[in-house]
Amino acid sequence: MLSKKTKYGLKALAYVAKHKGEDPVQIGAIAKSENISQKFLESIMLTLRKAGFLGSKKGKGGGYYLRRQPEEIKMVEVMRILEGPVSMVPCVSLNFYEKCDDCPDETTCSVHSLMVQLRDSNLAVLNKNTLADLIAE
Amino acid sequence: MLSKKTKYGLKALAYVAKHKGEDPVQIGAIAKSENISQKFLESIMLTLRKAGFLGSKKGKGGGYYLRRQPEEIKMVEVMRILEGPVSMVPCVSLNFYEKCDDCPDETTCSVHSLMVQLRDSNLAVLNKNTLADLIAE
DNA sequence: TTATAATCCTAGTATTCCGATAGGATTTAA
DNA sequence: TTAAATCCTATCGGAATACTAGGATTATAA
Repeated sequence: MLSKKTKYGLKALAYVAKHKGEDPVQIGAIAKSENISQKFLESIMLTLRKAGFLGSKKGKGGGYYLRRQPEEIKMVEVMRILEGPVSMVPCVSLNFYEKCDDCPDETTCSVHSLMVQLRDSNLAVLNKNTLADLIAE
Repeated sequence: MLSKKTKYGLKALAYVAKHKGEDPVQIGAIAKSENISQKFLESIMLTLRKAGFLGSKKGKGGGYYLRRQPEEIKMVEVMRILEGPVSMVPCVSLNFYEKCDDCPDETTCSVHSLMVQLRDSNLAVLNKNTLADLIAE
């Protein structure tokens, strides 16, 4: 399941992207428009800013704006920041590799190949889609 | 992340499939071979039996055996039983559909299309792979 | 300069889910 | 009748998730 954090984060990014070129958008406006708890959204926006997707302006009239072009923000980047690894098991993760604690040997693990296939098919989708695709429809 | 339940269940199915044609295999043997807590595995085997993948024989000399050919057990079936929906959000699930509580309208949801693509790419992999593929390598 | 409006930041909390365990009841082979 | 196996329900601790609280900081504008 997709976490609420990720879902809200994607919706918020889409909202900001839709208002590109205008004044910065406030958390309150996003929260209201997308039915998200404002306080929860605050922490998500902070994560997205620290990851470099968003910039912010403090004080009255402040808010958030995109720091990169929507076409250049791949979904795989956003998912890795918000949701974590693309892989379903750590031992096939490209960016978050870890040994599985129950597996003595990856080469003899019966689920390994299936997990690689799932990872790659998801990567294909997440590499192809950008923030621009999210707001296209 | 893949739950331990699913991972263990897949490994156990693979183990049983490898011993097809022999005497039924015991939970204890699987648990030992695959580094799984025996009591935890018990409940997983029960689930797999109730779902129709496995049959069991009680009492001394008992154990579990496959009720269907490995080539006919699609991974998508097993995943749906053990892990739940293939989709990452309920509103794009084919077998577990539910409305998302934060979405007034699916057609205007910015993440909807991405979720459909992820679902379909995963379905393709899970439909193609069977239990036979798990033990092939 | 002062009120207001916004982000920033840390900490805490309630709830849910996961992984595992406990303790037997039941069934069957030898 | 004994041992070995599955069957079944209940429970529990810990981790993660989804939020909440409460202010600190910063910038605008009257």
